[in-house]
Amino acid sequence: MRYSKALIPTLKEAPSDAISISHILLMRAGYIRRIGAGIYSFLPLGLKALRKIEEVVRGEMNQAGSQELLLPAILPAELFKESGRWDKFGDTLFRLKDRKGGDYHLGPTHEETITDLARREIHSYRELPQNWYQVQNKYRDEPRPRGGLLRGREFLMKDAYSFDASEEEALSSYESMRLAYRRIFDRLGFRYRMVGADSGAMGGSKSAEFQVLVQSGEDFIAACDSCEYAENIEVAAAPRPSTSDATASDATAPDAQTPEAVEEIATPGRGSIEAVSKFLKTEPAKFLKSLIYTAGEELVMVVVRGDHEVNEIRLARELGVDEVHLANGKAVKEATGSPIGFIGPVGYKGRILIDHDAAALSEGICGALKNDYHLAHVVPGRDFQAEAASLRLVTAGDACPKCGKGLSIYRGIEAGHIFVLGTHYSEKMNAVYLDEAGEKRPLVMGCYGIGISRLVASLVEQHHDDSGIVWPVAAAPYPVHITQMGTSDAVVAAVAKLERELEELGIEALIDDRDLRPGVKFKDADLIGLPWRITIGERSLKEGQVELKPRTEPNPKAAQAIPLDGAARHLAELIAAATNLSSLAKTN
RNA sequence: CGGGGCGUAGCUCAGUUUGGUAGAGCGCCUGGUUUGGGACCAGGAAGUCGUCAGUUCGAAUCUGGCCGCCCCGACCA
Repeated sequence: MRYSKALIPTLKEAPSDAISISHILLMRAGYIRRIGAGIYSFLPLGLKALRKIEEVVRGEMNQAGSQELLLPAILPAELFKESGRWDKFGDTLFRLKDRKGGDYHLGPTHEETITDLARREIHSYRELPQNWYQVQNKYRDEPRPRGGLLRGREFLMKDAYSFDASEEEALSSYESMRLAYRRIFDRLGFRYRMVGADSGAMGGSKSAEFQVLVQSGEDFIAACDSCEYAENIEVAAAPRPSTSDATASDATAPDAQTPEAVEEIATPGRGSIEAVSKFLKTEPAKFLKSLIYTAGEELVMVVVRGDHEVNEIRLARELGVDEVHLANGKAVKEATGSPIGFIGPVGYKGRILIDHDAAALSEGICGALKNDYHLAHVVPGRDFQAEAASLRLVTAGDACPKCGKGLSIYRGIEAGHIFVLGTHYSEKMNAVYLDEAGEKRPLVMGCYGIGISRLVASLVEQHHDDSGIVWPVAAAPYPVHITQMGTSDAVVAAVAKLERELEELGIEALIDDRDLRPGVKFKDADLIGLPWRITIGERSLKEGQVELKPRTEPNPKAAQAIPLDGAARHLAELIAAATNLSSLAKTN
């Protein structure tokens, strides 16, 4: 591709509405343009990158035995009404009416559509298993689109669905998808973790998220650096405190073994753990932090250690409800007779849950249920009764549940998610097959998604430097960027020669033949981020040489002189080596 | 949906407080000088000031409605 003919509108300055690094760089390098909130056009380079990623995904899906099909993006309401999601999806669903007033919507995901296909076309156990996928735009009216391609209202997704005769076979389908996903993320050059996730809402029995690790990620992941354990912090269970932990946290307290009687302390105007701990010159870990949550109709008090945070997902599960919310000040006052900041479990009449770590404290400080007062020497079990459970968020340094080493907390972008769905949809939609005995059984389903357009942005989040994008080979729009220096006959001829030779090897190159100053062209090359740059100019061409610089080389001046003759073959070898490396990495 | 902010040239922004008829840098066009890391000189084109209504002799500027966008939160297969 000749740059002089290409649509690559690079920008010196980023549009002010772009905040995330991938959004800024994809805009500046001329890959995408915004059309509306969460809606983007892909310009030629952006589409190239998208297609590269798509092809990696497609290749691995095919390899894993999944068959590609294409479902519609616009869907009649009936199927979602059948599954109950017409209502459940709420405002997130883009709804429309046809000229006759019939209800339609844009597909946010395609479980219903595929289940409908399956119930029509699969009749016998002899036809199982099946695994179908598509690459299709999805539409969700997100409450808050953000980060450019990271969370759009229109986005490209690869979604696959498996159909099996039994739960065991479904697990084997799931396993083959898990391996395919690992290969996909490895080949694309991601730093990622496969993490256990909250699959409860989908009615699934097993699920894993593929989280791309970046600082800007929206999700928090508890992961072990010594073993493969990783879980979304939403579901990660904090380790049960051992006795040694309890004494360790009390190490600074003299005579902690013989707790005194409860003592009331005036703490005027100090309604936060921070304020009270400063006031009493003690640490937050010695507090029994009490919070009132609403869980459906019920109000419950939750007690965690002062330095811990409540894991609301685990709390909701413990209580058997979909979600919990912190009660507002009015409700707290009504329930406890005390303002927020001074509530505590001692003397509280309602239901109390306590986190294991808080319960393990030999004594603690908590609100007195009375404005401007706290209680000291409160002993869980002696001064109040509560149901103990694991209710706190895991923190860095907590013990890994698998190997016992310290956990780290990472931020991640959920780029892929695989589920065993079970019979949730097949039962609702009567998608059944006949087994060997002639009995009707619901299909056991799995679903497997990868956000393709999100992968583009995620890669940029992970692979960039101060000058621009640094594409891994597998996703780069072109592997080679040729910078033509000047327009002398010799240079023009050398560029044409290399172009021809690369073409013969099936290697596409972006050739910057624009009549611009070198600095401009180098800046654009860095911004665009193709893996290898070849500079062809009079200077080295006199010796029959061109200059080669990998984009990963941080020093802008560090280029390696290689002979023009054989340069194409040399590049071919570099590309092949890099491609093999990434595809061979960790394919367990 | 709650809180905050923004909307002026293709992009980044000034001008709004105190109303007087629109500016800069970058980009773009023309000519010239330049040419190995975002050159320089000269000239030029380009804006319904988001939109509608109101106040006023006069509105980018004041008032109200609407629309759009961004950020934080809530929410999120």
